[in-house]
Amino acid sequence: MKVRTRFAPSPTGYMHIGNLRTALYEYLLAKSAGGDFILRIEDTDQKRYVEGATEIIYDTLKTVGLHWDEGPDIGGAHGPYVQSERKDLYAPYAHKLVELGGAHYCFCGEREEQTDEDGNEIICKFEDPCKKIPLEEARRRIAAGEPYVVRQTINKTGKSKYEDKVYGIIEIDYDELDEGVLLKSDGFPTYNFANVIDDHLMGITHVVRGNEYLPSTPKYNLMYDTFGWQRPVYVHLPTVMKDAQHKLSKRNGDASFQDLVAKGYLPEAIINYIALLGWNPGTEEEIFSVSELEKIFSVERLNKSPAIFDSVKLTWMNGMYIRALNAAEFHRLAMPYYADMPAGINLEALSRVLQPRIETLGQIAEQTDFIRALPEYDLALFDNKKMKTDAAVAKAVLPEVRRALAEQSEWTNEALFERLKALAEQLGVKNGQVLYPTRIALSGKETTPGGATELAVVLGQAETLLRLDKALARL
RNA sequence: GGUCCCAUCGUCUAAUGGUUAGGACAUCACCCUUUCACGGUGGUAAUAUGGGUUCGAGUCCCGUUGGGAUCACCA
Repeated sequence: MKVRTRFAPSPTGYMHIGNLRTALYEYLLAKSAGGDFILRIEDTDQKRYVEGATEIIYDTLKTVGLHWDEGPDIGGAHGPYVQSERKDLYAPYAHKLVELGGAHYCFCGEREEQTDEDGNEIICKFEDPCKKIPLEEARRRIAAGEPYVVRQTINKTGKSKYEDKVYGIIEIDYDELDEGVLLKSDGFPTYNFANVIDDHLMGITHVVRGNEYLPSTPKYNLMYDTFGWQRPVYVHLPTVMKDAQHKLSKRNGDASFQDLVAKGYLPEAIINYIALLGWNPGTEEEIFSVSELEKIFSVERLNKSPAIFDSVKLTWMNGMYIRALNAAEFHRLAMPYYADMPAGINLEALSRVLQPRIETLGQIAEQTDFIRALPEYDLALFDNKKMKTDAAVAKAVLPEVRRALAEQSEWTNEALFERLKALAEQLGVKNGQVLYPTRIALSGKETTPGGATELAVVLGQAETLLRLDKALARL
């Protein structure tokens, strides 16, 4: 049988990392078996719907390369793929389930809590008095327009048992299971009902989801069994944590996929990193594209303990991806960050020095601040023991540097480096005693992306001479 | 609280019941060097805890501790 998985997010805002990882594993599970990956939007809770959230889901999946075979926008043989458009389809199944004895009508109302003759509190989900209402009477009340919900009926004796691909055999007493609402009074199904109906109707073979569903899965199995449907294969995933105590969540403003991209992380690096959060290939390699992952992914290597999202390692990995980019591609990605760069700056040269030095595109700003405006710097910056330089050396050497560079016609790193090396030899000083003061004069910073001659190339001849003059005026 | 789940370096993780417990990030040292990076070499660092089972336990069993999840007309 062809493997079919689905990603079924609810459109409630930004796409967070845990969600994306779930989508990735669902995609990889399907693709590694030559199966289909389906996208379904679960919007049965109209109160939580966020405008534009569906588009974010589409965009995110597309930019990381998780292409769905069926979905709201492209259709498919099992549509529609948005639950609100499937609304009318659920009620008949709910009524059918009542007939089969797997559910009952409940008229308790929103409050859910009532008191019996002895004054004891009755909570429907534990022991629903409505279960005792004869079916005929219930149907009469519904026909008369009385509001109702369909509530799952659970025989509270015995143990439920199922196998999860990650966690193994899970056993839970039926007594622990609540008789939850399946069909709400507004006619919409709850997640608990809709996911079962939709997964079955859409032919989903493997249900992949967060492990928070581990305890409620027996309730879904009860429904599959009552309907006489085959249960899917379950793959529950461990949680992605922010730290040892807290789950990564969008509520407390933890990084979403969009946030990371905005900070200058590459989608390829993000997806690579999260693929390894809870799964490993069994080898020591760790740089993988999505298409490589499709070939080597296996559920057996999924981990069951929670993993902490480590942005430090993500940053390292992003640096690996940045360095692996070809120069033209890096330059194209860096361009937006050069928007406020002054005229005359050699941007290609700037990209060349930046590429091996940054780990996120967002670091471009701090790396290039001295280009926009030469900082006010202390003359003590010219001091460097290892290079044997100080302000006095700078004062002696810089006029010669200025003269040499003013005459220079070929403005490339190689030519400038050779020229200044020759100058050092001619002056009888170490290379560093020429290069170090020059770099300080050009940047006003202790550390810079690239050396003196590389900065000169980036700044251009005119600006280079101007900055040397400024330094000389102060020395 | 009931129930379910989890537990190897700081972090992500590897290890047919038999390895000096391996790798990566981070960190430290050194090398390279035109500052800083990149790159290279090396170091520090882990089986939560107590009992079993076994010739032998990170691995199997039980307890303890710690952590997480769940108990909505949310998903």
